[in-house]
Amino acid sequence: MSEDAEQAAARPTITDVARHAGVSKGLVSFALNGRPGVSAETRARILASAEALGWTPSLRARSLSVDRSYALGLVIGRSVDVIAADPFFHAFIAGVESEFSTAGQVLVLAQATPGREEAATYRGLAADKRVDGVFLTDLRAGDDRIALVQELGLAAVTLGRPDVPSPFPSVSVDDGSGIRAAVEHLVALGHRRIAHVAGPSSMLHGRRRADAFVAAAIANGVEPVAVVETDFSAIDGARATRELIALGADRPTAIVYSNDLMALAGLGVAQRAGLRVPQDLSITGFDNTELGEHTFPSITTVATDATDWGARSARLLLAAIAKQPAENIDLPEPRLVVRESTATAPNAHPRGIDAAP
Amino acid sequence: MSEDAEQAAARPTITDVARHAGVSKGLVSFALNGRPGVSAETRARILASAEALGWTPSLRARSLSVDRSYALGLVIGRSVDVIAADPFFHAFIAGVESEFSTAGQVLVLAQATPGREEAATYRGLAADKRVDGVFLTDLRAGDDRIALVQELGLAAVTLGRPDVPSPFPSVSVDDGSGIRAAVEHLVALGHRRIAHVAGPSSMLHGRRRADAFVAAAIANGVEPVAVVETDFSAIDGARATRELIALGADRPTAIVYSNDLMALAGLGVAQRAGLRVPQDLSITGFDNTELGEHTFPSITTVATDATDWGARSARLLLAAIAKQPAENIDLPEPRLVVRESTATAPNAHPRGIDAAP
DNA sequence: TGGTGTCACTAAACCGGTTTAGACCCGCGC
DNA sequence: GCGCGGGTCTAAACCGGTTTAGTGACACCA
Repeated sequence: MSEDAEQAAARPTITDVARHAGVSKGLVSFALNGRPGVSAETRARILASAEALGWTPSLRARSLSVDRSYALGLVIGRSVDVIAADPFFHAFIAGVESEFSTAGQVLVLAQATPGREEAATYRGLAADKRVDGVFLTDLRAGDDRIALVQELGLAAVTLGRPDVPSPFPSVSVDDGSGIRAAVEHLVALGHRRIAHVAGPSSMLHGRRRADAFVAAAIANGVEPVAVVETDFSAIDGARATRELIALGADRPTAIVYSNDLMALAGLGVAQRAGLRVPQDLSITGFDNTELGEHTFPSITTVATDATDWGARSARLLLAAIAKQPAENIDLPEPRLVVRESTATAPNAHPRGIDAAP
Repeated sequence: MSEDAEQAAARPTITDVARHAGVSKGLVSFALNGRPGVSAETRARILASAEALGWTPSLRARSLSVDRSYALGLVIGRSVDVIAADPFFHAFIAGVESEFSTAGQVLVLAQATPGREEAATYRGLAADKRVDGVFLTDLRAGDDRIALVQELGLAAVTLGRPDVPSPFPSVSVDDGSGIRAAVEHLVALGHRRIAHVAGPSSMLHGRRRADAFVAAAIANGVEPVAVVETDFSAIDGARATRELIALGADRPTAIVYSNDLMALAGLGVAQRAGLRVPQDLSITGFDNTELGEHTFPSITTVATDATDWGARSARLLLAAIAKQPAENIDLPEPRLVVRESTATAPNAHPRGIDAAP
């Protein structure tokens, strides 16, 4: 049974096409790649032969001779838990793939695991020439991956502009403007005591959002009560929220979170502490997670178009690999999605946690 | 600048090693692959030469001659939105990768996108021989991917046992027992009117959980109030919950959800309707999402070890590719994680939505 | 008439491995 | 002393493309 005697005539090679068309192997290659030096009628005959035989190129053979992989890599360095609830990657990957379907490319996903550190993962991809280029996401302060990838001879695109010299083009979104919009929204609602639950300062977008928060607060004449750093996880978002609530009379009336996951965890903490959201405490998130639309209250958040980000990045990376001039790209500003978790600030300074009006 | 004059002596090939060791190319291949027919001292000399020259095999050349990709594929067919908040894939992939780090394999991730349907995606991977095998996740009723993948000549592993004849080994977890545990937990708490918010019946695990729910309810002598089918998304989970609450006096006192995402959305709906969870309504989820631990109330859920699932699947698939006998694997039963969203059933039959005790 | 250049095309090398066919040498048994 | 078998090794074919060097025909020009 398993020996179907699949006489399915092994797939035709370029040699078969050459024989069928009555020309040499090399000429077939020229014709199929649309290169000059082939007469019109011969070219037509060769294409017809290829068509008739149902020829498709062998990626492996081509790969070996032209020294390209036709694959792009994405290395995920973050821990599984943190990434798990992050909708960004899915949407980003969807965008990347939308470009691949027409380009014959493929995405190689590599995750740094215990026993195989991040740098080793990049080295492995490069040593085996598994990919032609990589996406550098979640840029860190003084990110050493940039030098590493350059040393390894890989092409790359960075998501956001790095803070170190980089030979790679970037695709950036001004997430700072999203944070600014959130702060302005809160200020317009009368909030004067606003805090920020930030991502790790070692990550550029975490830091950038925190900086934008402070700048926006000052620009709007309100006091940034506190900026609490986290690792972007739900548990750390919960911890940060507890710290802010524990400030008692000094606690903020609004908290701007650096992502939705922490905002949702913070919502839980606030409710558990007896605070009503948004009457006692307003909160905003970042990412526009699907779930944030269905909680009670639903979450005011900042939405970026990660799918578009992925598509643009893929196009740019492919262009860079093809040695075409590649210019940095700035994506449209993210937009604030106002929902139920933000409301007019409580009249007086809040007192204790259970302070009734 | 970009012309670093990288005289980095092009990486050594097997021919260089042969010359250095003073033997033929073929013998080097034999020695490096540990095959018989090479004398001990010659083998040692060849290995020493390879070591001295820093030789590493060219994956592409090897790929071409042995007709293998050294890559495994995962095709994601679900829509981006649904998958976005599903932690399963991340953990699963992490498990897969943990096996790869030692096996020199790589994971190719392909997403069906508009303009490139699922079947076309598999065909593309097979036509280009991008992968040696694929993981078949999210099995559907009468899943045609099994015949397709077989026809394409790819190896495969299915996650769970398909309901159609399959030549592929499977790795399964008895999620039914997880649902059963949830039902028994609720019954023990005095619940007699329990409903289920199910996944799509077209997906085997959605259907399996629903069947297990009904069976467990009957086995425990309680009435399965309703089984509402959804597409696993938060918005559909919210819709299903609204329907159940709208039953009024007949509404369930507990809802078993087929995943955490819907349970969390359902929690939002219940709270919005003025129901207290768990006093008025108990809910359980499935997946043990990180966030479910930090909401208020935290979610009682069923935890499976997706990382282990990924690792086992990868090992099994690699074994199948190596033509080793591959037997179906059954993973340990998932466990119920009891948190705050489940409690003793309300005394009387609940009346209206705002019915006070 | 012969030299030069262009065009269309062939033959063969090449990418870097694996694998097969066969050569050579050795010891053994008869 | 010869045939045979087994172990070690070489040469070359092979995987399926790309790319280079070179050939022959022909037109053009001096």
